[in-house]
Amino acid sequence: MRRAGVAGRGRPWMDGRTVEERYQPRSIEAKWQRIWEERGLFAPRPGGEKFYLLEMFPYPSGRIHMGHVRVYAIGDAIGRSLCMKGRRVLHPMGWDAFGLPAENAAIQHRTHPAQWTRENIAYMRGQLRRLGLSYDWSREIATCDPAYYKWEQWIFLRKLERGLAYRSDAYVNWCEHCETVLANEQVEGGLCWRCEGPVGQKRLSQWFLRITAYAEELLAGCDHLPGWPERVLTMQRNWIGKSTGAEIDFRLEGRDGAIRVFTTRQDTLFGATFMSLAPEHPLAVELTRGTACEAEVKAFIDRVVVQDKFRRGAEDYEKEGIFTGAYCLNPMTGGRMPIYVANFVLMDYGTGAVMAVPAHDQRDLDFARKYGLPVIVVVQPEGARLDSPTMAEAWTGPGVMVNSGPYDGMTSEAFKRAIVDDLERTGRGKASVNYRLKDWGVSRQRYWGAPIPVIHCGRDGIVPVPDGDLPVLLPTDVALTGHGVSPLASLESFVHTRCPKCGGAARRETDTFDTFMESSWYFLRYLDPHNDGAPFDREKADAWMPVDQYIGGIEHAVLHLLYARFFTKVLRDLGLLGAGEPFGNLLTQGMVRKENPKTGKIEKMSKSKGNVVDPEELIERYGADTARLFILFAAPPEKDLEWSDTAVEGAFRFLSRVWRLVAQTRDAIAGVAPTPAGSALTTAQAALRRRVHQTIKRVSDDLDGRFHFNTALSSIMELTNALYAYEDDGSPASRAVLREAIEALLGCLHPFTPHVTEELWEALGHDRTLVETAWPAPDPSALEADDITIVVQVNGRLRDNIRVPRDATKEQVVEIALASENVRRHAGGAVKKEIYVPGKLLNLVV
RNA sequence: GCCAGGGUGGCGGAACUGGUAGACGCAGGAGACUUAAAAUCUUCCGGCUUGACGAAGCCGUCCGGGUUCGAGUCCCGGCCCUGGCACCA
Repeated sequence: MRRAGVAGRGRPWMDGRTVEERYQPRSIEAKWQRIWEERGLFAPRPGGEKFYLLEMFPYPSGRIHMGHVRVYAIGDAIGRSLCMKGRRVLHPMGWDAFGLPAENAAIQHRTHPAQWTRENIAYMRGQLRRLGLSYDWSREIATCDPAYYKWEQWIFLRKLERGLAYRSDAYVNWCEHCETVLANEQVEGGLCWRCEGPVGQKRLSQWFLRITAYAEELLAGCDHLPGWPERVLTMQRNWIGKSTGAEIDFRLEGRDGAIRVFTTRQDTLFGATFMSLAPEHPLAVELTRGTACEAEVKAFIDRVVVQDKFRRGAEDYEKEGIFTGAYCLNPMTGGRMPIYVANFVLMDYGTGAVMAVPAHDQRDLDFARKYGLPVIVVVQPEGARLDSPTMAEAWTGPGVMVNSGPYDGMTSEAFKRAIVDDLERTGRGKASVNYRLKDWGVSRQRYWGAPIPVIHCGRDGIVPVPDGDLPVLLPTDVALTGHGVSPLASLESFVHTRCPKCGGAARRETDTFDTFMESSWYFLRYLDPHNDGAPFDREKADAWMPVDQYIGGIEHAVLHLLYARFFTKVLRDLGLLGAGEPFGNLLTQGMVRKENPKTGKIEKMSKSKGNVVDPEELIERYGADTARLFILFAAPPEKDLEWSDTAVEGAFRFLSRVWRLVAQTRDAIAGVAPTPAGSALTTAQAALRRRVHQTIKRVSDDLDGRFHFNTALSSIMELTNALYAYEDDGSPASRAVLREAIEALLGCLHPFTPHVTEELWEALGHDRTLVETAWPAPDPSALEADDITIVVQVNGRLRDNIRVPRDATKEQVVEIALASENVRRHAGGAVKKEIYVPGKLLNLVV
């Protein structure tokens, strides 16, 4: 038992009380978690406007980390405040359960990925419940559940029917020693993470989704997502990378055929002096077949192709190439252009062939100087003369055409259009649009993923698994060794099947889907999670979509968010829903970072880096409310947060302060109505009331779209400080002000620290939970004071603060300002100009 | 390398639209209460200079320039840090 101490002195409502209760979160939190759940408060409540609130679902890696606490505390603060504002909130949770770590853990710990995943889900679900998050658990899904991936397979088959899925060769990382495919993450500095052997590239036939068919719509959609952060839209636009230019054919010399290039600089065509091919370009091999160059070129290609992913793009990567011995012809000049294979030309972009214009492209210029190739200036910049033999820097800007036959003297901008007409007329090229975006390779040579539902038949080729046979179940009896191409390929019982068309013996596809497939439509499955006749019901989808607020890490700015947009558009075109965009508003939360013990650098917290902080200990020791308060108070959500262990204590201290405040005030305000508006108030009462309503307004604004929880919380702390400083005179007016203040404090704080506020709310005599109580409303008449402070500057430097009546005119403000001794001292008598920002600032220029 | 973002006290951060830089909190100092400690309460807390002790002045938001009556905020050029780069999710 403790004495209240000095806290009560001079404050009649605290006098002599013994405070028996100390803030002890453990029992309180369990109690309220139980009550919320028993009353089913987090299923969408009838009435009110719909609000679909969604945070990116977690990968069940084992235990939650601080990044999870952050994103789910953010979502919960938004969700609870919306509930209080009367919205019909849908707030589901599930598990992104397929993925590589389960397989690694299985190999390492001799467990099964399914078991490992199930155990992790069970554990993490418990952790999320202990955080007191407002989820509707009846909608929980796990993507490794056949009831989920059945519909993913179904969606894939619809794409296959529409030509949106196709097969093509692609390279994967290949460790010769382990004889296995490696993810990029499993390659460290070009070496295998297990055996540290060299990693090469292996060509495999794989499945692709034709996301490029939606490139234009995905790009255009970026202009109609006002609720997304501009920086995410910028990254998506750049990722799609639309460029307009021309396709031009360069005839081969001495044989049939041509090399097609895409260029945005068709205006420099007269200056194209050689051709660069990607090593993967089919002509690279074909042109040298049977020639003296064959062996050398093949060796070069083999070397580059095997290395490319890791070497290309590396800082010290030397640009190099090799001559094929063949030539093509410049369509305008007829000049002979030697054809090179160059390591910096990418097969994925454009046509895999680049017309090289050394005078107007730096890379081409470096290459030309290195291999002694001609440089011809065709665009002369204004006010300078480029000299082909000596120039060291390529000119990439606009100018006037030279060395371009009949087009000399034209501006390069005008010529860009003119040459396209010329090329089209003569059939040597045409206007063209190119995207940097590539089709999405979805085949993985992994076990722990959704099987790709196709069958390879010797007679009928690729045959889709009939809808009635879905799902293609992932077998459980597979041996994971970390060796071999696809784990499923070694499982005879899985591989051998019958062709659905001819009934003959056939083989199943043994690759599984990229796990981004699951996360591209899970937000739709939440709307109808138990449907076994369709992925989801259209009516339900139309009732809830789009997601009103999506929250997740900035690291997903491009891939996941773009894939989800793509899926939504495809499903819309399949007639499965009306919405064409999945997420109306997006909040990208910054990362929680910490020093990586291996590198000593401050990096994103991740298990693979070994720099995670386990929130469990924090919750054990201080409770979920403190953990949530701490992480929300530490920084605004979109900013990165560098972890420090020190400040948690302060968050707990604040909640204890609130606890004591209510415990000590409770009797004084018991049975009092919180309605001081009509009464005549003293200055101190009016000041507290003003503070209360300013706080409500501030917190409401910060929660509504701005999401600056840290400043919302700081204003709640200021209100708490004001309440501690307030001296109650025991009058009915004072008690009403006090009651109103305490209730507003608890209401404003509830979205952030729900358990402690519920407990205190109940202690004030309320039967209804705070979640079901209306959000406090600011009273505009209580917000303004009679006097305001004006900042007085002289020549932009602060010289004084003055108090003036709220409705003072500029002349009055200047008069009062000049009465200030300090202002007079600096201004002298010679004020040249008065700049007055009404209600804020006066700057006297002398 | 390419794309995107960030840099403010000892620390996390605040300053929302170009208008008082450092709210709120952490850490720290001093004091009250206590036999003592913890807890709690009061108070100080960017640097420098002056001070008749009320205060006043100068410098200060990564660095260098610029625009403006006024710049943490806008513009130009650097440096450093972080995320993503298509098989971690």
